[in-house]
Amino acid sequence: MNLEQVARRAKVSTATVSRVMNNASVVKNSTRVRVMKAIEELKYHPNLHARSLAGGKSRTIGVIVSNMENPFFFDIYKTVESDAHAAGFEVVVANTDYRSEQLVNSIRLMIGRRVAGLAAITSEMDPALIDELNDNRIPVVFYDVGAPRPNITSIRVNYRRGIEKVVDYLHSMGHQRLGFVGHHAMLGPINERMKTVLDAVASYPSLEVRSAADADTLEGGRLATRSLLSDGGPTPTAIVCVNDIMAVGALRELRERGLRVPQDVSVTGFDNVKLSEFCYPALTTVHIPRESIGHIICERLIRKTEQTTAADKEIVIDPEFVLRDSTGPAPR
Amino acid sequence: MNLEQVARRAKVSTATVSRVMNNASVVKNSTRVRVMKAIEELKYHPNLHARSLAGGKSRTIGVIVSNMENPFFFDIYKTVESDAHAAGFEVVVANTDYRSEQLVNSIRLMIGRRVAGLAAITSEMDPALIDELNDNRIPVVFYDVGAPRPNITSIRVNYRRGIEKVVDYLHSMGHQRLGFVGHHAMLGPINERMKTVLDAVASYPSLEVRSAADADTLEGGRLATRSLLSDGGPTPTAIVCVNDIMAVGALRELRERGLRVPQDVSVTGFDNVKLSEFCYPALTTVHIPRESIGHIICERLIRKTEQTTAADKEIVIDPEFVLRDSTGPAPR
DNA sequence: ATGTTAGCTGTAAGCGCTGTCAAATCCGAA
DNA sequence: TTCGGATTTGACAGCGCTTACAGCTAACAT
Repeated sequence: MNLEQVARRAKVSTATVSRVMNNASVVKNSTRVRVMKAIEELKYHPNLHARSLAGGKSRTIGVIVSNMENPFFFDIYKTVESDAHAAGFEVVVANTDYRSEQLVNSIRLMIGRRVAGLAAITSEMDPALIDELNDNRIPVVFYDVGAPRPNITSIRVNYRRGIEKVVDYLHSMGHQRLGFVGHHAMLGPINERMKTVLDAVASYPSLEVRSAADADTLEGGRLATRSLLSDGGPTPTAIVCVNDIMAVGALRELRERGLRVPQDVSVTGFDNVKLSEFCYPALTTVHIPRESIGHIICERLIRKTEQTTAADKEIVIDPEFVLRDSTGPAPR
Repeated sequence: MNLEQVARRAKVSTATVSRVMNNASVVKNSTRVRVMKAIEELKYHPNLHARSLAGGKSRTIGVIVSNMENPFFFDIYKTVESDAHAAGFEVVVANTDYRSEQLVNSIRLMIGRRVAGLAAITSEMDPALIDELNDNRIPVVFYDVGAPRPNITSIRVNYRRGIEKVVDYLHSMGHQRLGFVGHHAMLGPINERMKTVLDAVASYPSLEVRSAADADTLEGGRLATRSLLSDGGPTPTAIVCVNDIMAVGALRELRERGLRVPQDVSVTGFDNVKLSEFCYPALTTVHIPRESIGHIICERLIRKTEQTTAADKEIVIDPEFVLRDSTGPAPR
């Protein structure tokens, strides 16, 4: 089922059918109707591969995320998708599961698909890959990794500032022993986030911190918290989690051990995902404006696609502290 | 950057480069090495569109879901994705947000992409679309909608049985006034799920039920519960939710009204999503084996793609009741 | 020396669509 | 009736890749 069959049926040339499909240039109304009828009758669906091959462009943008299961990523994706649709673009996603080997595959896949733009919302990133991307002249937006370059926009959250707000608050409430729950992607090279926490803690000589990491899931948060609580040391009075999902996992572990939140232990999340208001107790967290991030991504990718305005830059977002019910004064 | 350039650089023909790329047929080792070197140096990435155009096949399977934000869908998707990757297939997803107009777009998109197989995990489905799909000879798996047909496998959960288990249990605990929280996709044509609840309730003359619906989100669950509790009627002693996510929303509304769960009101979910164990109190729910569903989907789609074994059928899954902490005896 | 095989590699015909350019058609004006 | 320009259409050359099929080279048998 292809253009030619439709053309034959409508007794026109393939060029005309193509024109009707893309309602480009002027087609006489009577022919248009005839062609549309043929399309309808034949239930014709243009082959998108052929289309982008011939047209040389794809009107598709690629989004790569570390873990779609975490609503943080999903929220960004969702915004990108709806903006993209509004602009007549399609979106294809890929998950890396924090595996850099998957990242490589995904990026190659996107290049192979000749996407019009690519957003990478991942914590891992290989500089060599960035070069490949650059060679392919495809506009890219990175979130949280890599520096801006020609054709690359970089969005980052001032994570340090966010963590500082959390630690300042906890300190002001009299907490001394903190626990940090991170996820596996943060192991290996001394991770930025972990380091940030260490730095923030270091500014208060009275504070000490222990940490544990596991998968970036509810269960992972629970397991990391468990190991934090059973490594022999004194129980922390506050647990700072790398994100809300893991914090909800922490909440459960604490509950099962009979520790009350926030009377016995305070817990903080990060991201201000919707779930953080719905769990019990509602999480004190740090708001990351995921929708704005999505909008910025789309704006940069699509604008750059349409007019080659290559004003690349770095966009830094300052996160906001959100006080809810999972934190309180240190016990005793 | 295309085959020809690589070929030129490696001083071979494009056919040979193609052979190397697909490591098909026998290429002399020395040539292979030369070609690979050229590919490497040129950072060549084959154009996937051209590839599938020329090859006539796509090794991509499409998945359409109603609401990726609900982990129920995500879990299925995730399983499909990993099985597909293991078999050397790619997966592209599309969200309908329960809008049938989006469903149409998504299906057309998938046909346009000439996917090798399509899974529709949606609650809405237009029979006319099914015909289109059928005409395109692409293997399809439906979840919860449509009947099996040539080339179409249908997976369905015995939702009725699940709801009966919930209602039986609630009745046995002395509940009389039930509330049902559904989502918007269920409005309009008297919905199967709603009807199921009504039927189950009808088998116990002493039971009565009121219902409310909102979006399929945490917030939607909260709002629907709110309207259930403020429509003037007596407060239900148990709230049956169409899924876990909405149940977690219900939990919040109840909490904010000072109603204790399960002492004052019992709440049940559906799906047994991971979150149902992590919320407080942990949800009594009905387990739907999402992973099995994902495996079945992939198995059917990919097997059918490879060998045209068209033994189509309907697969029915019997869900299991999971008792946790959000339900108890009716008050008083 | 010639014929045969086997092993590699090149040639070229599409895959289904777009976009350019030229041809055909149509319209009112002369 | 004829002509010029505007309006519609058709022919065709690619887009980058796969895949017969044909061609070439070496090695071996006759």
